Amino acid sequence: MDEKEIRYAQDALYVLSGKWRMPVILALHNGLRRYREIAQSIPGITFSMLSKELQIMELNNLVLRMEDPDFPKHVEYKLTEYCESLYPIVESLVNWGREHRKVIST
Amino acid sequence: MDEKEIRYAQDALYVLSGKWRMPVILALHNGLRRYREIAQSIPGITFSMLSKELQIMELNNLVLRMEDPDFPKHVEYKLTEYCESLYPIVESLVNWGREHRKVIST
DNA sequence: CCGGATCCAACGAGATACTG
DNA sequence: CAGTATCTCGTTGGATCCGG
Repeated sequence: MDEKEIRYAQDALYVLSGKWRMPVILALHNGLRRYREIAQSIPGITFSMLSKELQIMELNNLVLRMEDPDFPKHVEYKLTEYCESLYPIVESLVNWGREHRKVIST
Repeated sequence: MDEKEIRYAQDALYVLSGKWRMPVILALHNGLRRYREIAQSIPGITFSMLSKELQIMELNNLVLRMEDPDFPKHVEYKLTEYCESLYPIVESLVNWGREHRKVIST
């Protein structure tokens, strides 16, 4: 491991970090597509926060935004396949975090 | 994946995030043990920052601090085996981050 | 030599009000 | 319905000074 690889790791961490990143990914992963639906499924999030999250995620190719040209206010979001390439990492984070709770609580 | 698992993942992210966490882990991984050595191997870090990092990491059982009772100011640090359980995650972060650079730069 | 304490700056998060 | 703009605030990161 060298300094360049550290920067790669930090880039990846940046993509996953932040208070709402994981909850938004979960909501989309669970099949929610509409803005309002997504917001309501995440306790505590505001429209403002969700708006910012989706913009950043779109820039990072994690999310696809699709607006129906015939019904201009009908918008749907979905995770990209690229975002799904994160799942193995997320899973290993979950497993490590579960064990970590036990270690810290002792 | 549910909300509880998201919290586990966020706990794990918390352990790995922050500007200096990964560089410090790397320095220790590379065999550096003395406070001054570690600080000098990480460009840009201050003693103050390193001090805080090591304290937090010790609390999370990532680092072991050993003070020689005969030479009170001779202190050595090393990663715990527990910290090494993070390596698979770090490696997958590095690999994903490397690919991500290519995706974003296009 | 190995830090702790204190104070300041930068950034991310949130509340609120407003728009097409 | 689906957002955006702005402002405030708390947290994290950093500089500097001080002490065992």
